[in-house]
Amino acid sequence: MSDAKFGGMPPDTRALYLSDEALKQGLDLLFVAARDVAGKSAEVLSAAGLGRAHARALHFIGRNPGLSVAELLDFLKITKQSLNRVLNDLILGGFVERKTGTKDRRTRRLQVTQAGKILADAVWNAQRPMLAAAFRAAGQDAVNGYRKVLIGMTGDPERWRSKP
Amino acid sequence: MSDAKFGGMPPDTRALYLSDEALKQGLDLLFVAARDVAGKSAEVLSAAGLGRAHARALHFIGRNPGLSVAELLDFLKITKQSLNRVLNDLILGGFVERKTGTKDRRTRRLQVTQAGKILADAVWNAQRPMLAAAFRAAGQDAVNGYRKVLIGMTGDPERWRSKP
DNA sequence: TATTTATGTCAGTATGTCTGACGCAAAATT
DNA sequence: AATTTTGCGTCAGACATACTGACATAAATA
Repeated sequence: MSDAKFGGMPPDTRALYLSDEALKQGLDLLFVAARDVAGKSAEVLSAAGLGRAHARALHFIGRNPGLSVAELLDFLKITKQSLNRVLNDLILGGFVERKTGTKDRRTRRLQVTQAGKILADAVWNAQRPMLAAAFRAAGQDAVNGYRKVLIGMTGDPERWRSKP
Repeated sequence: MSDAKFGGMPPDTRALYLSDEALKQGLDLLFVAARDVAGKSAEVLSAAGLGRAHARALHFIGRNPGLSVAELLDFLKITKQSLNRVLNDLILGGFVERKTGTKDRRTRRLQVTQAGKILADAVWNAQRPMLAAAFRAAGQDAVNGYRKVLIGMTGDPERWRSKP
């Protein structure tokens, strides 16, 4: 009865790569990688008097110029009150611009300024080596697998991109 | 000169899967997956009056029965003061036990209690489907790639396990 | 014996997040 | 045209998580 513990599970759950241990290790890896890559950004931003929350917002605004506040909120999954404190810091610091939308004038379109781009690039330069080295060492096929698994967890990344 | 922007980079950086865009998308995926999987744990634990910090500690103690405080600190990468608040909450709640080590009586060996195991299992049951579905849908090869990439970012996961 | 190590604690602070309530302008609906 | 809804900003207060710095204790180690 070596497979008793798989009784209530879908048939191929007994595959080793779907065992609880394998899944939990996959979670550990995810946690540690996210922790470490966020840590890299903190090092750079603390010099500018900003924190990780600012890093995430700045990064995503940089990646989606002209996105709306609602789109940013949807990506970050925080409340607008939380975001606004972060956003105001970034705007006061001159890193982000908030412009009234043209099509729908209720919306605010966000984009990084020149200074914001420089800061975001500095953050990215601190993070990139970690990603790049891992991607390069693992190779294209492994990276495809990485993407496939994470997309399975999160859904299509295109969903998060701004639709201007 | 279509490859001007690759001038200062290692030779195969021009490979599409090593482009800045690909790396940044890899980062986005990592962030969103970590955010979502942590969110699952929060749903369960808030009912017990605990938060995400407790979830991480409980999870890792459960995975490494008898680990020392130092080992847990090394995994979580927080200060002992931060950890102690969390740990005391878990101990007060009856979810974790802290026992003086036998070999080195300065250390405290941590382990989950029966109630702690039940709680940790409840958290895991909330998180597992996300991981399991993604792993299953992606297939073994993709999961191997996922692991390979993340291990490249973080180092060998065995490093985090307790050594009793 | 003197020192170092592993841990726990007290006090104060910073950061990031939350809920709830309110206001406003623009768009959408009736 | 009047009304409702939407997208956003803000004030106020609160909680969770984490930090620094200082100090205490017991056990191991030199």
